[in-house]
Amino acid sequence: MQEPENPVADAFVAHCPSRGLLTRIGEKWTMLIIVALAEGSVRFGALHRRIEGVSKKMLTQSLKNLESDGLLTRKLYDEMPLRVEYTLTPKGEELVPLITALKTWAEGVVVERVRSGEIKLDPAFQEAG
Amino acid sequence: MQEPENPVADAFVAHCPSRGLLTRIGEKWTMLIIVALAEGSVRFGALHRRIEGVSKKMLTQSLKNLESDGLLTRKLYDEMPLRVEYTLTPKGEELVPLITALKTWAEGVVVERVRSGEIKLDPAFQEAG
DNA sequence: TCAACTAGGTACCTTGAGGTAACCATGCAA
DNA sequence: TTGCATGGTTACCTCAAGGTACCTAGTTGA
Repeated sequence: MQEPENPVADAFVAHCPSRGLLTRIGEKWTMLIIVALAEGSVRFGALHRRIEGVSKKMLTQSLKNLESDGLLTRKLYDEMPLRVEYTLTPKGEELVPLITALKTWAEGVVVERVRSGEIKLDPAFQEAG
Repeated sequence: MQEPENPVADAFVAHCPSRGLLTRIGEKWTMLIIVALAEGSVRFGALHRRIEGVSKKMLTQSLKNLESDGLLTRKLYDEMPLRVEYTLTPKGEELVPLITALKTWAEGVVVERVRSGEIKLDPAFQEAG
């Protein structure tokens, strides 16, 4: 509890840029985008369909942010109709196992709680189980 | 990209409760609180001092949320002055390695970028490096 | 008597994250 | 020529996350 874990960067310190990265990861759509890109390049439309509930605006904005953080790259193909593909950078790929683990953990907690009767899933979900 | 990773819970689906857990983890102070509690019980005041920049209100609120999610417990000791200790539950402890890894990753990225000259740290930080 | 420590509660306010909906340019097909 | 698909942009609006400031209540010390 007393010493910084890292001599030059420490997220416990208010102005440390690492806090910005953690904040970015915590933004509403970031984790899902990264998991969706885990296995390779994905087109905008495919992302939009995969991540249920995200608006085009927020998807665009989130992708831009991740690009400016150096976690993914955007490639525009000069075709018609337009084709745009998003791909994780090596830095972004480092995140995949970490975020996948979080997502798996969260889903595991839900599964446990459903099994124990603590919570119930949506009717739409029941049929899947 | 096509099949849900889990038969009954999938964060890609809008109404899946696992999304709520991911959202909770992403909230501004959650990750830091969990890392701060990684090594055992911590008092409110110590948390407040450790997590630079958090207000008492937000710390209280975040702790309440994590308690209602079953990730930590609050224990009030009937002493004067008041003593309250927060402790991770087993479920909360499961998160420690995952979130620690994210924090370490974020700090590592910052360290790399400082070394490469891509970014500069605050003067207050320079002396620590 | 006044201040400070303990751990909050609460009222008030601002900011911005995020949502909705419309629009754009292009090409294809009915 | 109306509609759909591509991948966005833009204006507008709302809600809640999060901040500030002040309150409690008991104890201790100057």
